Parts: sequence; C-alpha cells; structure tokens
Amino acid sequence: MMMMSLNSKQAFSMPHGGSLHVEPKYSALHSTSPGPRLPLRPRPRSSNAGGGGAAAAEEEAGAAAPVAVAADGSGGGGSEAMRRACLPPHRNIFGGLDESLLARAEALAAVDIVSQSKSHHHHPPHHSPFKNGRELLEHLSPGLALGAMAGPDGAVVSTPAHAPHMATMNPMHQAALSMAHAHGLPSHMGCMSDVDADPRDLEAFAERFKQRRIKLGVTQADVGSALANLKIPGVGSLSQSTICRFESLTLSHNNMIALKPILQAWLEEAEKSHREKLTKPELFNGAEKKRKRTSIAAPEKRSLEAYFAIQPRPSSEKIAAIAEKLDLKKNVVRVWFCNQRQKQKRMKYSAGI
DNA sequence: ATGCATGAGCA
DNA sequence: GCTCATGCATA
Repeated sequence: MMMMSLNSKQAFSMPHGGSLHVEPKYSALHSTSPGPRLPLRPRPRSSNAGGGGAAAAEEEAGAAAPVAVAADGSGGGGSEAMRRACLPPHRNIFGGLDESLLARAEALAAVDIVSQSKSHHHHPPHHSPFKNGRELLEHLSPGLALGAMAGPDGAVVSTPAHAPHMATMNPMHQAALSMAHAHGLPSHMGCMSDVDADPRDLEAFAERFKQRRIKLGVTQADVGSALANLKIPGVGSLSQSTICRFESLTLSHNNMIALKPILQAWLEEAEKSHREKLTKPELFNGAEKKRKRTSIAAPEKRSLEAYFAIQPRPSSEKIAAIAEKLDLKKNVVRVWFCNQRQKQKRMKYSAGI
C-alpha cells in the first residue's frame, strides 16, 4: 500500500510527455493589466465569496467589469463580475424548455444513452477533513488595497495531507523543503495586488517558477507541502494539483494572482536554503483517506456534454432528469455541470479574451 | 495532468 | 444551489 508510485516525484520526468492534452491556459489575456486584480478579500474567511452574484448575475453582468477591488470583501464576486464581463452574453434561449431540452440533448447523444447498461459505479459520499488553503490568500494580500492586514490570527491550516514519500527523497529535496523561515514574504509582495495582476507577468512567473523548481529538484507535491514550512500566517500547504495548475496556468486569474506571492516566497527561500545546503528533514504525516473518484463512462459523458451544450445551467429538475436518464446520481450530475462550467470559463479565457 | 469532489460564503 | 479555490485519486 505504500507503492503509490509517482505523485511526489514527478518533478522532472513525466512519463506522459506529449500524450496529454493540455487544457486551455489562459495564455495572455489582455496584455497589460486587466482589472481584476484582487481575489483576496479583506477579512472574510476562506476563498472568494464567489457565490456572490454567481448564478443570477452570471447571466449578463456584461458591463460591470471593473469590480470592486478588494474592498467589497467578496473577491469572488468581483472577479466573477469582471470575468463575466468578458464573456459572451450567452443566454439561455432554452430557458423555457424542459422536455424539449432533454429531448434535444437526447437526440444529440441518443446513441450513447441508449445503452443504459453502463457500468458505472457509485460509492458512498466520501468525505475528508480537507484543509483550507484558501485562507492563505487572505493573509497574503498586503494591506495595499485592503488596509486590513491582520496579524497571525489566521488559522494556519496545516496540512493533514498525505505523507510525502520523503524516504526516497534525496538530499536535494530535503534541503529545498526544509527551509522554514518565518518572515513576511518577499519584498515584491509589498507592491503587488495592484500590479502583479498582469497576465503576462503571471505567465512569465509561472514558467520561471517551474524551471527553477525543477532546477532545485523539487516536485510539485514537495512545493505544496513545503509551503507550510514558510510559516506565513494563514498559509498552509497546497496540493500537487494546485501547484501543477499554477504552473500550467490553469487556475483562475484571481487564483493565480493570489498564489503568486506565496510561491514566489517559497522559491526564494528554497533557493536560499539550497545554497546553504541545509538538510533537516521535516516530515508531515498524513492521514489515511481514501476517496473514490467517480468515473463517468464515455457514453454518459458525451450525453452530458450534449446537454451542457444547450443548457450549461440546468435546473435542479433537469439535472434530476438527466441523472435518471443516464443512471447517474443526481449529485454526480450536478457536480459535473459545476465543474464543466469552471472548465469552460477557463477555456474562454485562454481562448484569448 | 486532469477528472470528479468538497466546502465556504453568498444569493 | 452556485461559484470558486482546492484536493484526492487516477489515467
């Protein structure tokens, strides 16, 4: 059970070189400063109150792009608004239909749906302690726009995460990981939040970051857990996924902006430590959680995509109907749509706003 | 690298 | 119930 293989050591050689399809990064948005700089809200708890105008506002929101910069506290709302402003005013012309909607999607995916004899599997609603890495964002946003930069009150979300297979780690890794420094974050942070939002900058940084990380011989997973060692108030660890997405620019713009200073801080510390060749292993240990990932079969997936094409935001009832037709759990379908929407948004951005 | 999932905060 | 930030599990 300990041979999970990869994961923590995928630093330099990813077996899958080019076979993977990279998802749309939001390459270069507008060249210079967008407007949406701060995802960080003043105090509110975790992430970005995205919910804000979410669903409702989503429809048009066209004009309100400027978005309140931080002050409003709902970073999410703001970012969202601006994001929407950039999106095409696609509206649900299908608003009224119900049956017809399903019928149409059915038609589109008819072939697949027919074979209801799919072999999908459900499993109990797994759960996990989950840690909240979002809080880190709030603390990182310098007082600039917010002015309210509380001290160490931030709940430092430490990571219950998984146990990095450090046993196999070489000295280099350890050195890079062991830098535990308590300090305020690199100087650059002082003036970000307003200027660091340049997409081009983020792109450049992400690339540089990856390059230097690899140079240090540290994996994405290592970086994630090492973040906790920075002891930055409110900053805990992050997962390999997040680091990966950061490097590949597959995070939301706001998320990228929020993470940049943190990763930059880590990078500087890591390189510093690397120079000193410090070696003090520091381990965390993780828990034993086993979440099972639902795998939606291709036919069902195609059907979902067909439905999504005509109505990306189906009502609860439509979701139920779809779930039944595809013989999937309603929640699975609902989540699928949510994730699909997120994905679509990123795609639209990458499309080159 | 990416698919499915959780959870916080908001409407 | 949505969005958004993130994460575990997995291809």
